[in-house]
Amino acid sequence: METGTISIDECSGGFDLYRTLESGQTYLWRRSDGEMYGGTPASDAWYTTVVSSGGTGDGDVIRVRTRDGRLEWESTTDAEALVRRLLRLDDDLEEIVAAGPDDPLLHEAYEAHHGMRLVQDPPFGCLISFICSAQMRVSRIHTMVTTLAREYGDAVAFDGETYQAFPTPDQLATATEAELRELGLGYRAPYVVRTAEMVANGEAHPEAARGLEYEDAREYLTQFVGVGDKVADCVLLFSLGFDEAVPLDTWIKSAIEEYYPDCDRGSYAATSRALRDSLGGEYAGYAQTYVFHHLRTGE
DNA sequence: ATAAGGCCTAAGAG
DNA sequence: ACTCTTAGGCCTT
Repeated sequence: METGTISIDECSGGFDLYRTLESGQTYLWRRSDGEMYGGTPASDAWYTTVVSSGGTGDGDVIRVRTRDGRLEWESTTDAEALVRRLLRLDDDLEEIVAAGPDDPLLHEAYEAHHGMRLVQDPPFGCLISFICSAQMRVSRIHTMVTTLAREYGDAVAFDGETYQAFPTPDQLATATEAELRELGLGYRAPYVVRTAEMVANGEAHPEAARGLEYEDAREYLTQFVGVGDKVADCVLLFSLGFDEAVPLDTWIKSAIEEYYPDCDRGSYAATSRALRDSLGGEYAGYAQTYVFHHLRTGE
């Protein structure tokens, strides 16, 4: 086992592990002391994920927790750089907040959820997670993703326990619609199967959107089955580094009605563009995530 | 390009 | 206990 610690003091703008991983951005981590989204974790609880080793062999297990102002990690590999990337610890959050617009709702959200960062999920797992997210509560999305990992992913041993990796495209493409309906995915079942097949057979890959202009990248992702504008924006924001992406979900739409009525331009693209400008452009997605979480939790 | 209707189902509200 | 509604939309027509 390899271990290490990262000083949270050195993370500009702070870092809150709980807020980052339980804010509905990622569904690829599990908490050691029970179900997520049901209250704050125990102070010594670990969050664990399994990432592809990038080649042959099993994936790497990574677990993290915060203790005494430091982020502790334990892993099957030297994971510091990976942890920094997945949790975006090198983002200058203070600068991002300062660069945002002088907006009362945004100030309130930044204040209430200090230290929440964007995540950077692996693209395929993120894509499937948000296909599952349609009309679904965060706790159920997490259950569905956990079930997919259990049924189709590799088991990886670490420190006397077994963890389930999220399935590869090839693995998930072996699933049938009937199986996934049986597992509770409902009408999303065929979407997941067909998208996994598209990635597995090389027809398209979410990673390929990375090099495109923002709106072209969103258009590219919508070719996957079960992916509309909103899900595409989530993948761009939470996985592919498009910090300007602003997913228009039900919470943000209600925020537009109440706080940004001028941004309602009819179509998704035009409204998204207007809200992106109102939220500061380059890091609009960061602002969106704070506003979304602020409204959803009512905190 | 935009507008309705249908869709799975667990879990909370009434 | 039982019904009704809702949940970070998408696909087809």
